[in-house]
Amino acid sequence: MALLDYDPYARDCPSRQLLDRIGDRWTVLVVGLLEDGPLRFSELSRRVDGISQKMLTQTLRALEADGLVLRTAFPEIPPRVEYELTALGRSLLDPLHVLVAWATENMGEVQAARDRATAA
Amino acid sequence: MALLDYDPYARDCPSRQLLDRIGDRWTVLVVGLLEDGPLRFSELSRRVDGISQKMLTQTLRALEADGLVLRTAFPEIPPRVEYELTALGRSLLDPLHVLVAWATENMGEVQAARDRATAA
DNA sequence: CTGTATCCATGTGGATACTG
DNA sequence: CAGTATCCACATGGATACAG
Repeated sequence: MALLDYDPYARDCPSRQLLDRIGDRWTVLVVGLLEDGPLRFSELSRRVDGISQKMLTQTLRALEADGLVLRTAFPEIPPRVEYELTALGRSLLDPLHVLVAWATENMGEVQAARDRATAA
Repeated sequence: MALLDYDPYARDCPSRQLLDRIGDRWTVLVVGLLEDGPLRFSELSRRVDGISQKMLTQTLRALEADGLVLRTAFPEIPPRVEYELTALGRSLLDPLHVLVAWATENMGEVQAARDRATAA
């Protein structure tokens, strides 16, 4: 399959939509943390060091709207909310792992190229 | 391998750097166009419909600096410049194809989830 | 604890004009 | 043809304050 089977400007271009989603700073980090099981909002907030409450909420809302993450609010006081990957969300892990594997194997070479470019 | 083997805030986190690169609007489109062989600047400009000269230049410069694309300027008048994927650049095609395959198979379900979320 | 609302600094990217 | 330089509108995201 070619990389560009779809018009990248059409709203329904799957590649474009996916890249828009995983391209932002936090989405992949949150998905990665949820790989091993459900986590509470506060736990995510601690583990994704540096994320603001605003961006964590925004990221989780987007993932939930996309059907990648399930949000469960327990009717307790104080409130407890857990987030976990859906089956669809878990199915995204494999492609992400492939990408991470590429990065791990090749970013050294990329960095070397960057250093050469900077020196020149 | 876990998705988060590296500190995502460290400069040398491969995953973060790769996602920063492919997350932008144009990089993947340009790489995809170069999959079938070298192209001139003007040809890329036409094929990546909607891209501004500024962003095309910026994207190509970044890809070149990362060692993913090779730039060849021919000493002619008028000038002719060709861009092509390096071996490193071509090695990125497989992971991208995996991602595109996931998107093609699953974005329908994602869209359905979005529709449900919008309706609610 | 789990958010929402608001303000504001910063970065991104498009349009335009100009150059070798 | 293949860029560079500049201006500017807009989106992104952090900080802060507040609420259920």
